[in-house]
Amino acid sequence: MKEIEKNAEVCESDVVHESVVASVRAALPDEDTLADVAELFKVFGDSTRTRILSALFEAELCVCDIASLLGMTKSAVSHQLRILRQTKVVKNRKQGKEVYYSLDDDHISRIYKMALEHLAEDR
Amino acid sequence: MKEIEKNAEVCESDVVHESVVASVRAALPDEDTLADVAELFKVFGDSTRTRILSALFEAELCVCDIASLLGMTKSAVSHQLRILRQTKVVKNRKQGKEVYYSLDDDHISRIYKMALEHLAEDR
DNA sequence: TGAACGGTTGAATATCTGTTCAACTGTTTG
DNA sequence: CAAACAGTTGAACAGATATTCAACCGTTCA
Repeated sequence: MKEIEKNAEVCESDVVHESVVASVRAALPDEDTLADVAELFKVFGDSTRTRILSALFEAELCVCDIASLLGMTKSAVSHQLRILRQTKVVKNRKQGKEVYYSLDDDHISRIYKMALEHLAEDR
Repeated sequence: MKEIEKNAEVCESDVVHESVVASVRAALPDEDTLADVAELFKVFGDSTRTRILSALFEAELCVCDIASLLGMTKSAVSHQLRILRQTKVVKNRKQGKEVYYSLDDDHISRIYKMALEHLAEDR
């Protein structure tokens, strides 16, 4: 181990299974789509946001309701709601001083519920 | 604004919609389940991992193949594969010097594909 | 008009997370 | 056996991210 071991960035491609890799590469969705998938899942990948979402499955709620429900500050909740708003997962409606939030997208709800069912089966 | 504004941790609960909040609270899945949902989605919430997964949709691959496919070091790929292994998303099989990875769970595959379709519709 | 309240926002902080680097294990093969 | 290679691992580093804090905006209502 006296020599500096230079970890080549890519595998020296003699050994790789060329033909398989080539066909897989052709079948891969484009980078943008995959980045979007990751982006979408990242939104669900935080327990504060999953808690907010499962609350909104039940009813339309104002920020104060959610904060009280989760035992968090309105500020923290508002920050997370902004993320959910930007990714079009929730929508809001202003009435007087209060802002009411609800789920925006049925698709996303279905994906989310599917995961819940998946985990329920494992128990 | 001379007084120190103390942002109460929880909303002063006179204003909250008591009955709605109560019924929502009763309907919420327990904390552990929600944490697991977040955990599951977090795994998909990284584009390196989504790229690995969509590759494994097509074929069983060794680490070197994947590294070459993604243009990344074997080390980086291996670290991500460890996460996917620990969460039971992929399984591996050792043959000689090589370690072959494939998808472990059909459920998870379905959730993932659903998201891909969801995004495809938006385009 | 101004106090009170619901909600938002930006900056600061602490924590988490992905990649790199270097070293190491285990298997094959000359 | 020793070199070569596939793959793993832990520490270190850099970038991302969630929460807090303090200030602010807009609406209501006394």
